[in-house]
Amino acid sequence: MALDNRKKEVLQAIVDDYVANCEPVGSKALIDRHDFMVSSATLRNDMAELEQMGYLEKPHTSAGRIPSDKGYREYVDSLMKVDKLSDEEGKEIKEKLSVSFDEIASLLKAASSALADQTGYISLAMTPKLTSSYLTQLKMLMIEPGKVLVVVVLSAGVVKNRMVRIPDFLTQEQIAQIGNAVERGLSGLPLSEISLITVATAAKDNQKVELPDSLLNQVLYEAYTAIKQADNLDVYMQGKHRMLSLPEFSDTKRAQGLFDTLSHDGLVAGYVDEVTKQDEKKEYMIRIGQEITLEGLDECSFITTTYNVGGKVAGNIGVIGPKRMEYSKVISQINFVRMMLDEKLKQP
Amino acid sequence: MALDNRKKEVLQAIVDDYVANCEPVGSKALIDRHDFMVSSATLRNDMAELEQMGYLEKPHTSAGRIPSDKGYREYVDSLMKVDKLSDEEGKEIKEKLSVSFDEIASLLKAASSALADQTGYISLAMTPKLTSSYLTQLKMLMIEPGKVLVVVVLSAGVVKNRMVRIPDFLTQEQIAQIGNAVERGLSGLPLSEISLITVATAAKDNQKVELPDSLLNQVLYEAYTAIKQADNLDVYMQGKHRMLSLPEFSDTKRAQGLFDTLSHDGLVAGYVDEVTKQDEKKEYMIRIGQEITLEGLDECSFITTTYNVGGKVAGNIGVIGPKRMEYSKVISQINFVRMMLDEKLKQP
DNA sequence: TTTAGCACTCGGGAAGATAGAGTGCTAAAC
DNA sequence: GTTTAGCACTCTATCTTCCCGAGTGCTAAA
Repeated sequence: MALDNRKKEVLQAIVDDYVANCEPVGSKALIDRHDFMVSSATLRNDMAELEQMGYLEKPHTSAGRIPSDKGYREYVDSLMKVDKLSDEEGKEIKEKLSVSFDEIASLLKAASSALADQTGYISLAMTPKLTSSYLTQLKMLMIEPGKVLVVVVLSAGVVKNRMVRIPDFLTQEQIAQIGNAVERGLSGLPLSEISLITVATAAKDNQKVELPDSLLNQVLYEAYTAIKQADNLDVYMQGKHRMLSLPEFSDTKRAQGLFDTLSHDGLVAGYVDEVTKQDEKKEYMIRIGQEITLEGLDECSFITTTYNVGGKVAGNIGVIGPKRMEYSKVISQINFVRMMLDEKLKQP
Repeated sequence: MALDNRKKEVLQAIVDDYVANCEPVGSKALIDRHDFMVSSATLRNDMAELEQMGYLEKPHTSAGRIPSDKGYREYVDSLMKVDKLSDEEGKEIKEKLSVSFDEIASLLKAASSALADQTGYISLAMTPKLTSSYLTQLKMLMIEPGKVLVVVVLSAGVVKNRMVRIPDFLTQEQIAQIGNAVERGLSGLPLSEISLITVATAAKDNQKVELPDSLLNQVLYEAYTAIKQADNLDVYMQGKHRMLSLPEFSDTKRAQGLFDTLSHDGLVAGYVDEVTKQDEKKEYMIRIGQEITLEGLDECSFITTTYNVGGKVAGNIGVIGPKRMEYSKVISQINFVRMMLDEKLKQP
C-alpha cells in the first residue's frame, strides 16, 4: 500500500514535531500545531495505519507516536525539502573557512570546526583517500647527525613528515641525494604500487652516491615507512561532547558507548569509506539508526558527502547527530561546506 | 588542635573506604573493615571532631561521612604512603613507552596514552615549555613553486613545520639560503628574544642572495610566524570519556561542564603552568576539588609532575581524575612515567 | 577516656492514588 | 467509502504516604 498525500503530510509533521521537541507526538498536538483540515480522529486512523506500515512506533500504548527508522528514511528520501542556507549562515561558514590554508590539513580542521559549530552536532573531516593519490615529492632533511626528517608530499596536497633515525655518519648531501633518487624514481606512482622493492630499485637506478648496500637499505627502509605512513587517513572530529546535552544521551552508558566507538578514528573512517562506495552515485549518503553498523551509533544518524581536489573525488566530510536531527538543515550546511572546499581545492 | 594518631588513622581509613566505594562511610562500616581496637561509639566521637575541624562532611544528617577537600589534602600531604609500583605494572608501562621515538611528540603521545590506560583517568602530556627552549635549526624546503615548508627545530627536541606561501618565482636555492641565513643568525637564541626585527637583521647580516627588500621581507615574515607558531604548547589528552562511567559524573550536566573546560587545551595548559610555578620546589603538584580554579573541575583532582629534557626542567605530564582517586597509586604511576621520560630524554 | 544504650533523623524505596494525555473502537454523519 | 464525535480504556508520570534501616549524637555508666 502506498502513502496517500495526507499520510505523507502526517508523517512529515510528526517527524518535524518530534525533531523539535523530542516528545512523542499525539493526534491532538498534531492538530494544534498544523493546519490539517480534518479531525483528530481521522489523523488517529492515519497514524494507526502508518504504524502498521512500519513508519511510526509507540514508546508505549498511551503515548504519542515517534518515527521509526523507516519513517525517518521515508522522510529524508522523499518528504523533506532541502532549503537553501540562509545568507547569514552561509556568510558565517565562509568566514570560518577563510583561513589561509597552505596545507589541506588546516583547511579540513577549519571545515570540521565550522560544521560542528554550525550544526551543533559531531562533525567529521577526513583527508583525501589514498587510493586516489600518488607521490609527488620526497625530501630528506638532516636535522642533526643521525636524525632525518622525511617529508612526503602527495598529489592531493597532503604533506606529512616523520622523523627517523639513520646511522649518524651519513652526511646531509648523501641523504638528500638518496631522497632525490627515490623521488625521481617514484613520483607519479600511486601509493598502492609503492613497496619496499620499488623504493629500492628506484634508489639504485637513480642515485650516484657510493654506499654499502646494507647502509643504503637501512635509509631506504625508513623512507619507505615514512611514505607508507603518509597513507594513513587523518580524521578530524569535533563537537563530541555536545551530544551530552541531548535528551537521548542523558543516560551516560549510552553516551559512553557512542564515545567509545568514536574514539577509534580508524573504525569511523573505515565505515565512511565502505558506505561511500555503496552510495557512489548519490550526492550525499545518509544512514539512520540501525542502518549504521557501528556499535553505539544506533540512536544516531550519519550524513557524509565527498569533496573534490582538483576536480577529482577525494575525501569525505560528515556529521553525526541524533536520529532526531534537522536533516534538511544539516544537509544544506554540509553541502555548503563541501562546495566551499571544492572551490578552495579547485586547482590541484 | 592537632590530629592525634587515632584520628589520623580514622581519616585515612575513611578516605580509603570512600575512594573504594564512593559511598559515605559510617562508624560501623569502619569497624567492620578495619582493625580499630575501640568501639564504634569512640569512632563516632572522633568523626564528629574531625567534622568540626573540617576534614569530613556529611551529605545529610543520617548518612556516613565523606572526606572534605581539606580531608583529602591532609590525606595526600601526610597520611598516605606512596608505595612503589608493582613490577608487572612497571613492565606494562615500559612496554607502552618503548616506541621508537624520533620526535618528542610521539613519545609524549605514548606517555599520555600509557598514563590514561594505567590510571583509568584522564591523562595529560605537554610539550616542553617554550621559555626553556631556543632555536636550533630553521630549514626552508620548497615543495612546489610558491609553497615552502618551514621546519623549525627547538632545543628540547621539538620539531614543528608549517606550510607557507611565497612568491612563486623564488627558487629553491634562494629560499634555502634565506633559511640558512636566519638559522645562522638566530640559532641558540631563546624564543622569547626572537622578533620580526631580529629575524630581519639576522637574514640581512648573513645572506648573500640579492633580493629586493620587499620580497625578502615577505619571506622573512613567513619564517617568523613559523617560528612563533612552534612556540605553541601541544597538549595530548586522553581518556576523557572514561569519566562518564564514574558515579560522580553520572549527571551529564556535570560531565559536560568538565568536557567543556577540557576541550580548551590552552586553558588547561595555562593552569598547569601557573600551578607548577607555585609548587616549584615540590616533586609533584596536587590540586584537589575547589583548589582547582578551572571551571567544572571542582569534583576532580589534578596531579602533575615535570619531566626533564637533557637534565633541564621541561614540560609537564599529569592526570585528572575524580577527587575520589587512588592518590598513591596514581602518584607512583605518574612518577614512573616521568622517570621513563627523563631516561629517554637524557641526552639533549 | 571509652563504651553501651537509646532516642532521633533523614534519605530512599515501595505501595498506592490520581491526573491526563493518548489511544482504539463504534456508530452516526457526510 | 470516508470522516467525525463520543467514550471507555490504558498506561505513564507524578505525588503522597509510609516505613525501613543506616547512621547519628547524647547520656550515663564503666
